[in-house]
Amino acid sequence: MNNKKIPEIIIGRLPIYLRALQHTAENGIKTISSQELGELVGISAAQIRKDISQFGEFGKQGTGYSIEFLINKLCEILKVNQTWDVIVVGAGDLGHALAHYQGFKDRGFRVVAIFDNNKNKVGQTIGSFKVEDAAEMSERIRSLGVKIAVMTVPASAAQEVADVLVQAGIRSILNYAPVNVNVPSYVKVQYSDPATNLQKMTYYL
Amino acid sequence: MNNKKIPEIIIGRLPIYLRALQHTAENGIKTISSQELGELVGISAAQIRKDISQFGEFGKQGTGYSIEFLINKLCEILKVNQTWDVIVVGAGDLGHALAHYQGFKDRGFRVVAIFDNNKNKVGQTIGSFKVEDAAEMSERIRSLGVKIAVMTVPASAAQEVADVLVQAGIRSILNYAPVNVNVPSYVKVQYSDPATNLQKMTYYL
DNA sequence: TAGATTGTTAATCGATTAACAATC
DNA sequence: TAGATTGTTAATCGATTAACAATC
Repeated sequence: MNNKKIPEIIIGRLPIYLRALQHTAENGIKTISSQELGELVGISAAQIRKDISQFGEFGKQGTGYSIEFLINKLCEILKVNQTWDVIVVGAGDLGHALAHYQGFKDRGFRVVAIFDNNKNKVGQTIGSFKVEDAAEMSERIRSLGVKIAVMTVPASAAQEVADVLVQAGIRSILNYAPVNVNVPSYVKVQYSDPATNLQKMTYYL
Repeated sequence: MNNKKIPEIIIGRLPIYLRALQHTAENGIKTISSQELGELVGISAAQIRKDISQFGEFGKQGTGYSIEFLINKLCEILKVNQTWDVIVVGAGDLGHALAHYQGFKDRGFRVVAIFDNNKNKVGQTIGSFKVEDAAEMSERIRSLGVKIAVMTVPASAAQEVADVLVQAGIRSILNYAPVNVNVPSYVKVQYSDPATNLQKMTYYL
């Protein structure tokens, strides 16, 4: 592995590769070429080889990549060869759904708590969780040592909530609220507002 | 407006600008400079001016942009100055949440139906919807004339569902399933798998 | 060995930024 | 008018692709 800074655009493609590889591994296939992986994910073979080669020489000429080996390497690079605790903030429908979400398991994540500031929701049971009071969120984040949060709060609350999260030690935020939030540069935010995602496609209709 | 093809990366930023402008408009502010808008969305002023200028000369030197005028133009460009019907495929927790989602209203979208292939779910009531049988989905898409679908189905079903959607006339797919789907080039897909979104951030932890 | 495919270099392509004349 | 800010050009920066020697 070299030491130069890896562009964010490359890091963003690695989970896509990983997902396709894990899917392929389930079918008992052992090796894959950059060409084949490229067809699965819709990315050129050259780009896949270049992306992967940023982290080491993981392939074999004439053969391609060992799927199991590459999965392990990608998990290691992305730090998902461990399970990260995640909190959900906002116990609306979307918060409920994400707290229940079965797809986090086996991908490196586990929801450990869900918070809301609505006193009527606090104490309600959601699957195996009890909705906790947002007033206690900061303390809970610290004591649990959580670094990752999913925000499903109204736009009007998002910045305030983000400030509390960052202050309490959260370093990655998956934001479903329809608003940009300002956070320090050491905190990463991924935006996933459903309406914005749809609006990216209507231009082409 | 010129006629050359607008890069997809620019189209993808327009909904972000629009969202920030609509938010700003609610506070009664009338004009905004590229500098100010840039601070709201975390994008350079030069880039914002260049993006907007692809579509016309919407600003005024010395003053900036009329917020109301720019909102109208962006809505027109993105074709969200109308309401698009949307179907949801997959009546799991996430499908439920998106069918109920209040954030589509006023952003150009309206969910009109939700489908599932599980006979136990078909007929169940979700808010104002009854879950419909996926077997009838194709016919319903055609008769409703829907062009946009949200997929919240298991990875194993996603390709098959996408094929049916495309065949029935869907041209934009918001895909929450953790898998890439192959569709013709005239169909747009936005990927929004929660676990993949989180995995884009763990590298930095 | 012959065929296949990697890792990497150089070339190309595209996106972002800086700078400033035009002008409100 | 003076100050502010656009729209646009040219320069810079970064990402993608093509090509191929190395080698499994």
